[in-house]
Amino acid sequence: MRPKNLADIPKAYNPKDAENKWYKYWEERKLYHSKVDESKTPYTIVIPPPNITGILHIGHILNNTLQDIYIRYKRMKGYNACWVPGIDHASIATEAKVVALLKEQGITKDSISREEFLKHCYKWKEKYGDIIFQQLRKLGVSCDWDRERFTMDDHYYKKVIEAFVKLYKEGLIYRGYRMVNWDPASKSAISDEEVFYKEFQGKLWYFKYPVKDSDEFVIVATTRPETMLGDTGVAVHPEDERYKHLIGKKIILPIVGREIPLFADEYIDKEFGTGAVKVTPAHDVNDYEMGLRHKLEIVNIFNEDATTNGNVPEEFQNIDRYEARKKVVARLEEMGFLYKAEDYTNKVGYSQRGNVPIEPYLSEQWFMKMEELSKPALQVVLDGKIKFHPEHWVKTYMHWMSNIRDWCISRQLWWGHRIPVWYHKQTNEIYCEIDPPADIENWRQDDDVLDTWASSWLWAQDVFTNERDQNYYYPTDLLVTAPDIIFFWVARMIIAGMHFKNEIPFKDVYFTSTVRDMDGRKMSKSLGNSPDPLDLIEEYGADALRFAIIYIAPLGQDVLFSNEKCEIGRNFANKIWNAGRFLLMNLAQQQAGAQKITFNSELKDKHIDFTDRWIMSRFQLTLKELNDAFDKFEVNNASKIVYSYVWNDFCDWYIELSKQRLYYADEEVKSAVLTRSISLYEEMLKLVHPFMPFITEEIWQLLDERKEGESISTSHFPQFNEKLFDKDAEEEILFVQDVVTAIRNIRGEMNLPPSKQINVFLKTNKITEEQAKYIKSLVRIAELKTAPQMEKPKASASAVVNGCDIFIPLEGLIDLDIERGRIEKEITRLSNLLEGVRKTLSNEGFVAKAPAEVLEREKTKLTNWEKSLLKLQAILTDLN
RNA sequence: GGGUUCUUAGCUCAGUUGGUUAGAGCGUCUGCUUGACGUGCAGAAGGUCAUAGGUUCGAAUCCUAUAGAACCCA
Repeated sequence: MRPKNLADIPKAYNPKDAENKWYKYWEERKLYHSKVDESKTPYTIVIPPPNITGILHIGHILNNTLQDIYIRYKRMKGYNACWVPGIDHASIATEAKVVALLKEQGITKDSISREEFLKHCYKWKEKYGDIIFQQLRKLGVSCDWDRERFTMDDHYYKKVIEAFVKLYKEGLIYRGYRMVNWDPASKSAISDEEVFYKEFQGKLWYFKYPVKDSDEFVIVATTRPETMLGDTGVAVHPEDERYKHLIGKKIILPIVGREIPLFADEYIDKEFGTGAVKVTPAHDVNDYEMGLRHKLEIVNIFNEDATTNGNVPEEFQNIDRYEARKKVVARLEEMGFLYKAEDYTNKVGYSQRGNVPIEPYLSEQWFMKMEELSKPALQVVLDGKIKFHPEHWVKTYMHWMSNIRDWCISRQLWWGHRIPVWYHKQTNEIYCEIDPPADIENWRQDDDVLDTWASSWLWAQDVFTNERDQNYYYPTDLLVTAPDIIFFWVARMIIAGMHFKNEIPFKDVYFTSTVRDMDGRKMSKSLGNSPDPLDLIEEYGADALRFAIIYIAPLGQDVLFSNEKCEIGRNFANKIWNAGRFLLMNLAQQQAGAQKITFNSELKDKHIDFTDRWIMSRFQLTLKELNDAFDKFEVNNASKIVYSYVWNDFCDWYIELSKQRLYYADEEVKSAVLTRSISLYEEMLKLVHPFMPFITEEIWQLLDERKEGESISTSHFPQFNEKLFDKDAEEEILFVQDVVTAIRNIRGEMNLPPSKQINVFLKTNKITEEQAKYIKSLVRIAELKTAPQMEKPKASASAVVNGCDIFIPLEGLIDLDIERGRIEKEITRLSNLLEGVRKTLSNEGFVAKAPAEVLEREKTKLTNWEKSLLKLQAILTDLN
């Protein structure tokens, strides 16, 4: 695996080769297969099962990267990490796709049997069911592929049916003739949660309804004129003076000619429209309720596909609801019953699946009683037994759970878990069991299937197919999901967990950001603003995509994504790559004439100076912050912690500092420094690994000869060691950094390219020889003179850092105006700061009440800044 | 109509229980073929923390109101 000549490592990281090679390596060796092992603590995640109709989109990338980060992190931490993948049969969505597919072949669903249709569905599943997982492999996900599940697997199917039977017997599932949200496209009921509302510029029509045996008219307002064909009453408010005298009279319904009552009901809003409301009990939820209260006739005027049926006058029969609307309005106008029409914005309920307006529709459906079921599920979240991240979702959850309504769980579809209820052909007796009745010929099974969510609500608890696994892995640890399915799925999984197992299904729920484009629009196929993640992986690499999306996704807020954002990840990968390349090139024959430095693990802890102690201290601090961030589910922050350590601490400073010794020290020190750097680098790679699995594996394998089957992904995550915190070293480096930055600043402002040789004088008594050595090497200067006392050389640029005067003699090079400008600017800055501190310290309240520590800090600032200011003023005087 | 969240640099966002000189990435400007990296290095500019009050010795942070934005539910 390891190339013979380490100097041949390419200048830029090539993701494609590494990704294919290492995914194959991991999968073939089943590195991520988890088995019950009582000596280890399990860490379990079940994947939110993607639909078999879906394709990979950017939301999947975010969601699965997060899960992979946690599973890889925990695995390296020594947990028995188990990530169960699986797919969802997606009843209504799949059925719609299959119906469409058959239609292309000239086959209608009605023309084939249920069994035949299901065969087509399974064919679909075989063909498309695995696509997302093939795509997710490209992302590097470390799922346990031996545990892949499907919501229609025998084991799982049976569990879904069992749950239904149990709830039925407990009286928590009932059948009822109710008004439901009807999707006329799929000709099925859907749940309240599957309805979304679209604003719609429509009209509010006013119709004159004649009062029987009178010359009077009652004017009613409606947004849905076609439903008047099913009107069976007109309602007014009992206190409405305009209509009081008409209550109890009959209305002759125009077009239809039906006599319908005019009655009073408190529900009516006197202010809306004319205060008189047409009532269509079969086609409006509120009207239905009123219909029940006033025993109105119920006239259903629609077929299942929302075309008009035989209950309307012949000329209006068998036309679409919108067609019917036009015809009704035209006819009423003709007949002189149209009073007026005004523009009106209303919200129309749409089916999330069919994307067509839903129809309130009366039908026989199965419902689940939710009130009692929801209570324990609400409690465990309020008690913090299940934690939401970010926490504010608890409020949304609480609100929904406290206002929960019964759940319509039957769907008039074939693809899914068929309701385990049989009706006796003669007696209509109901039989609800897991197994069909023995005398099956006398029974007829309910045709409907269950809402998909009434199967996936068992996902967390029933992906484990034997008791041993179940006991070991369940309850699971983490659920990562998009917040838009908090009700559909998360809440119901908790309900199921509490009801069937009396246990929480997971401990932590991480709600991901919603991915939007740069204009804040949701990614969608119809807008064409949704990039294909596979293209992104192709262009930038999987690690780059993973890292970028985590890096830009703020906790609890939407993330604005564009393709170019992947550059963050790609550049970071390249940085890591080149830091590794630098170290390996030193191991190899560097350049002509240069010496090869030997790796010697015995020297790893020898010749340690303050720069080494500093980076080790920084590493421990980073490790601590990283662990904390992961514990708090601040993944975005975690990525920034790692990024900053790698780039700023390790690459910008430590590697640059190490060059001094790698190039100029004696052989043994060189060897010690390189060995230690490689070891530090290797530990650093482990911190990066959960975010960027491929590149870290690739380099880790290059760093040393590895055994067959070894992988960074199964190596041990660094152990936090507080003893390596080193305050002194941190301070020493800070001084070096400040001085170096000040010198570079002067170089920059004075336009002195690195090629221009300069000397630097430091007036200080605090600097060590070692510090001076590194400063000299980092700013490439000819001579560095340090002394506690010295005269400022003539014509020099200056700066004051931490009580240390920096002089750079620039005879003939200095532009006095620029230098004066620099110093004056610094004086102004310090003066402003000083003014603030003086104000604070002269505030009696502050001095009396502020904590001693804060007070002390302010005093120190005062003395330090005063000293610096004096020095700068002297420098300025000297310049003038 | 109810609920949730947000408003900090040109853009996208950090900023932990109020207390270092309010930070990062991208973008901008200047310089750089420095023996890992131009997918890079060095330096710089840029913010009265939406507005108005209040609490406090002290507010980007807590409270109230106002304005604006987004999402969810009805």
